[in-house]
Amino acid sequence: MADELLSPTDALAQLSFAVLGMLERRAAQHDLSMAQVRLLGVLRDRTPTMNELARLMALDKSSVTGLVERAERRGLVLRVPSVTDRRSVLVRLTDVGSEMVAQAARHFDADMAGLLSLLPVRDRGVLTGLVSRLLVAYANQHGVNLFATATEAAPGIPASPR
Amino acid sequence: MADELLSPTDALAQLSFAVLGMLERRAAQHDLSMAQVRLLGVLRDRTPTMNELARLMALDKSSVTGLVERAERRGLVLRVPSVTDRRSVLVRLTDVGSEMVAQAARHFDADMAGLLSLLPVRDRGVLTGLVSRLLVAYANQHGVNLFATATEAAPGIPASPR
DNA sequence: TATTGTTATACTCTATAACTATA
DNA sequence: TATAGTTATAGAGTATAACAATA
Repeated sequence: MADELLSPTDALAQLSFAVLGMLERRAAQHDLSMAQVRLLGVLRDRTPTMNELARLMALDKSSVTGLVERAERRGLVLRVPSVTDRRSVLVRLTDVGSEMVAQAARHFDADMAGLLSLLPVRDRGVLTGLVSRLLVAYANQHGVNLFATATEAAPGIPASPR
Repeated sequence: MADELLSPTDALAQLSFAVLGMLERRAAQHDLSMAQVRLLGVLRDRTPTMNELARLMALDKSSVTGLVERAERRGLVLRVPSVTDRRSVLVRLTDVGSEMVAQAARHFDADMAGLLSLLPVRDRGVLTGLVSRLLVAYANQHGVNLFATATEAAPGIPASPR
């Protein structure tokens, strides 16, 4: 019974690298960067202005201009002029973009199920339950609301300063 | 008892974003990018050649040239000509780089402890124990050995294709 | 005047391809 | 010939600062 266990820090860090590595590989299969995945994820259930998008993704608005521009060039999103404020532009998924993010989400979901299947059945719910409670407590502490979907997350990630 | 729980996928994904977000913020405090943190982490207990470094970080050797060049310019690493093969160059941490990665690791360790402290004491060990076992199983399945230290990890991350 | 979005510019990070020096 | 490393080049992603259009 070689009970070699990792330190709490290593356990959490390495799990996180493994999980996001899987997400990144799924994204790469669709020729998407993590930044593009985040963009599409945020747009899954919103049609924000460029400004709101920048806030949601915790990026500068000039960064979002480029991100949306590249996604638009690929036919994944559309810019729609706002009718209520002629300065504003709404961004929304195209059907193609919508299908791509849905498909990537299904694949990633299978990845996570496969990962959890490495644990005995009785432990899987325990793990995800504890993680859920941890995240709820974290969200409460930070006045942040949890995101409905996985690929949408990442507002937690400050998008690499310098 | 509002037992709102996340789906397994969301729980794992959001935990991962939160954890790596914390690591990224700590790195930013030292004016380090995640790529630089990975570099310093790998060099914590090695003095590889440029070629070995590229393999360890799963990057092209030309990418490593730039990464090391910027780190060297900041005094964090040193290039040392190999004495056994005049084509090769060894890369090692300077004292400054060594101290920086140690300090960042201590801070990140505190972050993880703080995160876990949101759970009842009795649950903390359960969570990290389950994660450890999950990672051990994952590593066995992939013929990968686990990394000794958190900041070293990331070979799992394919370093953004495209 | 203030806000929205874009543009100009600069830097990091990554890759591919071509090159030099050494083996 | 083969390998180690660098350079040239290109593109994504990020930021700051300055700008035009609109509010």
